[in-house]
Amino acid sequence: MRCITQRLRAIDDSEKAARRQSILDAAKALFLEDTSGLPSVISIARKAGLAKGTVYLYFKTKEEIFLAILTEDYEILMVEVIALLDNPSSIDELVDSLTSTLISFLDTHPRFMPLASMASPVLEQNVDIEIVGQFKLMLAEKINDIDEHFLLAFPHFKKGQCGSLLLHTNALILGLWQMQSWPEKLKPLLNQFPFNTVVPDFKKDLTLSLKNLWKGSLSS
Amino acid sequence: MRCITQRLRAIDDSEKAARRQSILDAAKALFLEDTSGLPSVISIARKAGLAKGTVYLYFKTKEEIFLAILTEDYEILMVEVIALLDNPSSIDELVDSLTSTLISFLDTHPRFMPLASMASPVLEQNVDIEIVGQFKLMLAEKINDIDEHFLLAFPHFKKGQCGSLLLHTNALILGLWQMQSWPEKLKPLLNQFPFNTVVPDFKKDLTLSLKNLWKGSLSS
Amino acid sequence: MRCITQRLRAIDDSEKAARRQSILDAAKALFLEDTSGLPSVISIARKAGLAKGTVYLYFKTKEEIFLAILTEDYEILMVEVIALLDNPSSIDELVDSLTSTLISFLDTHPRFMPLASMASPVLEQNVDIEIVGQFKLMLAEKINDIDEHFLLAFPHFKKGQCGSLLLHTNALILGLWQMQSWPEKLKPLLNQFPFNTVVPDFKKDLTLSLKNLWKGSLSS
Amino acid sequence: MRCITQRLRAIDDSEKAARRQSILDAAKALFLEDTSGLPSVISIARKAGLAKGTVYLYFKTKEEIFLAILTEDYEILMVEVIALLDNPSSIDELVDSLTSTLISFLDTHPRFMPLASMASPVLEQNVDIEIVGQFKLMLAEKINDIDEHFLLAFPHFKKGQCGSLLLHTNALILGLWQMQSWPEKLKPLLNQFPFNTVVPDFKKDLTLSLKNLWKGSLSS
DNA sequence: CATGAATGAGATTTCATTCAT
DNA sequence: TATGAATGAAATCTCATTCAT
Repeated sequence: MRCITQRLRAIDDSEKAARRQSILDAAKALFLEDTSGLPSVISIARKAGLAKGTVYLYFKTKEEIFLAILTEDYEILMVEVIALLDNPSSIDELVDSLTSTLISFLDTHPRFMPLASMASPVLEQNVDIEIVGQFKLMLAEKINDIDEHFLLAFPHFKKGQCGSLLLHTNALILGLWQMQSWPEKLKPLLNQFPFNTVVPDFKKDLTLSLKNLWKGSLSS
Repeated sequence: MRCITQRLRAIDDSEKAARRQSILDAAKALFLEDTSGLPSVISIARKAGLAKGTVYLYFKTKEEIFLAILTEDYEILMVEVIALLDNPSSIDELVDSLTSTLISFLDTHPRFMPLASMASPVLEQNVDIEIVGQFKLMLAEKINDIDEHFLLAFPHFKKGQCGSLLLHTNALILGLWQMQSWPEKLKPLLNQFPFNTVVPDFKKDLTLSLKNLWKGSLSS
Repeated sequence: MRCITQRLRAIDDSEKAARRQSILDAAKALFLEDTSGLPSVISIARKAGLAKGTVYLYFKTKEEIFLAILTEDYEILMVEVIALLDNPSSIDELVDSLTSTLISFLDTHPRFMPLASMASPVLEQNVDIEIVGQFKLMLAEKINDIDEHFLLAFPHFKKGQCGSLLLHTNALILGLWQMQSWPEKLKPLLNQFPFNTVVPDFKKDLTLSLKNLWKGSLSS
Repeated sequence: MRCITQRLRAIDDSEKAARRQSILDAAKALFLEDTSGLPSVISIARKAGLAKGTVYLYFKTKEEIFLAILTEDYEILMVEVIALLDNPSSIDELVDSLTSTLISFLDTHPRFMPLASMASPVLEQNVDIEIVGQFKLMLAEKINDIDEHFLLAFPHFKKGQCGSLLLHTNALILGLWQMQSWPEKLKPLLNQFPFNTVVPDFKKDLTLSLKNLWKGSLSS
């Protein structure tokens, strides 16, 4: 009398991948509702329609889930950056398009910055060393990729120069975002002296800083 | 007839401050032993020779303790930076001394970077909004102070320019540190391709970036 | 420059008694606000304008405070009962006046029943054995007194008969009150079947039961 | 192949009930060791061979555990009372058998009176209002049941008369017990004047009072 | 005597993780 | 594989009581 409706177990790899993905999706949705901390495993499991224990069949720890999400996000972002280099024009235009790509990515992925700023103090602290290694390796390879693409488009630059700029770009984003992230309840204070001078306007500052960073390095 | 030993009760404000400090000291010591996460309240209490309840007389949450430590650290750092401006010379020398001051501060305060990178994703999430406000206000005021001192030493710059540079400096430090912080166990990987190109050498990179940042902005 | 206003320390016995009484008064007031449990010592101290430690100079435990209050209440009640016997009439009238005295006492001392029902399970468990002894002795003596007064007014009864009735009266009050004490939030349930039959109407039941108890015993 | 040993996990409802019961049993045992107060949750957990957290899976508060025990006890008692009515004889015999049933119940359940006297001042104060409601409802229903059984056996009485007597019986037990419960250490005092007259001898008094109560009401 | 800082036991709560079924 | 009961560490809170000043 068992219904055919839904397979209760993921037998083959594609089913497993689908289940893994449903966990990631649930985690994303919940994190988006409140980025002030990681949601609980039980809430993720329920959102995904699974039991708590099942989540642990796919991820060793809760942080591993979110490191996977962060991995996804970085991969998406990197792909978009590589795409910029396929139709190369001038350095100036590249910097502009890089900046606007970045900003629109942050707009469409509001979870990215809160998550990225958790990477080092939270996520990597509770994930198996090999997984952390894979994450770091992924980042390094993508940056390498982009560096190579960049060299194809602008052959007169040094190998590694673009990669280094990407690193600094990432650092700037992380740092600036953390400095300007104010809890909602604290926002009123922002209008008082002396905060207006001293808290960065994230997007404006980012735009300016990236221009300085890239043009300063590449125009010489 | 004054006792040299530690008083058993903190009666007046200075004694209370001293006891508060002893909690901070215990917390610092424990965090230094393992910066991968915050130590437990009970371990802090024991290290300070106090009962668990006593710790909660002085701090509402564990995170409040560490935000206080971070506040201390930022204040120390800012004082050192202000001191640089008392004997002004050239901008170039200032940037050099700023960089070396910063790097030696990080060397003598190994807890600073791990703690600072927890500020936004961890500490501020579990501290009363007013305390977070005080922390942010303190930072803003210090930056303002430095900006004013800077203007006295170099009157031809714009008000706020130095403050903005400090913000970006802080952002760079935070971002670069988070990107280069590798768990001890992962260090072997660092020597493999392609990480050598792609993981920043913190101090070298910081030195270069700060030079670019400050000189690019101030020399024009 | 010290003002004469209020003596800070209770030097002689009358001052001590006054301070003790101010603690009792504060405790009464607070208990009246919420009879669902004993108020905290700190709240009593604040209400009395004293420091927490001072309360412990006058009472060894919190429960001792409330046993003292209960003692006061029983003494007041017993005095009222004795007064009834000063103008003796018939047994019937005595029972009636006893009942109405009792009910008006409960009306004017709304703390009495909640407190009396704590005596055995709460108060006596955390008070020095001697103090508990004094409390029990006081009750026994008062009952004895009343018994003697009763014998003067109605000489044809047996010694101890009235005392025994008082005991049963007290037992009935305690038991009936505990059975009919419903938390405010539960009151709606009272109107549903089958509670209406089964939860006693305190005053009506008490009146009837006392009549039965006393007249049954004394009219034979 | 069924294991005889206790299962490690309570999967189905009967196993959950068994685990719940094991917590109740542990709590009973500990309370019996010292009825002057409720044992700590951790001690109950350890006695039951469970983790503290597990206890909280089954009961929301410590008081809920003991209200459940009291519920059990009342149910047992009520069943025994109903059984008396299955072989009805005369009212006189009923009252005698009721009394002896009651007294032997108190002898075999020494925790009952201390616990029952905590119901209103302690247990009901820290248990969810719905649970308290269930407890009260159970009592009311059992009393109703008994009343109906009584009517079958003795049809010439009024509906509710027996229920009312049960209420008063319960009140008498509660009240008398609380008045005669003397801490062990205070027992020596009992032999001194004037306590001997004035402290009820629980069993004797109860027997007499019940006779009066029931016969007075039912014989008319 | 008076004070209130310090203590420490204990109740809850939360929740990541484990593991018997 | 999937489940969810069980675990147990830790945070927080409350609060009666003690005791140095």
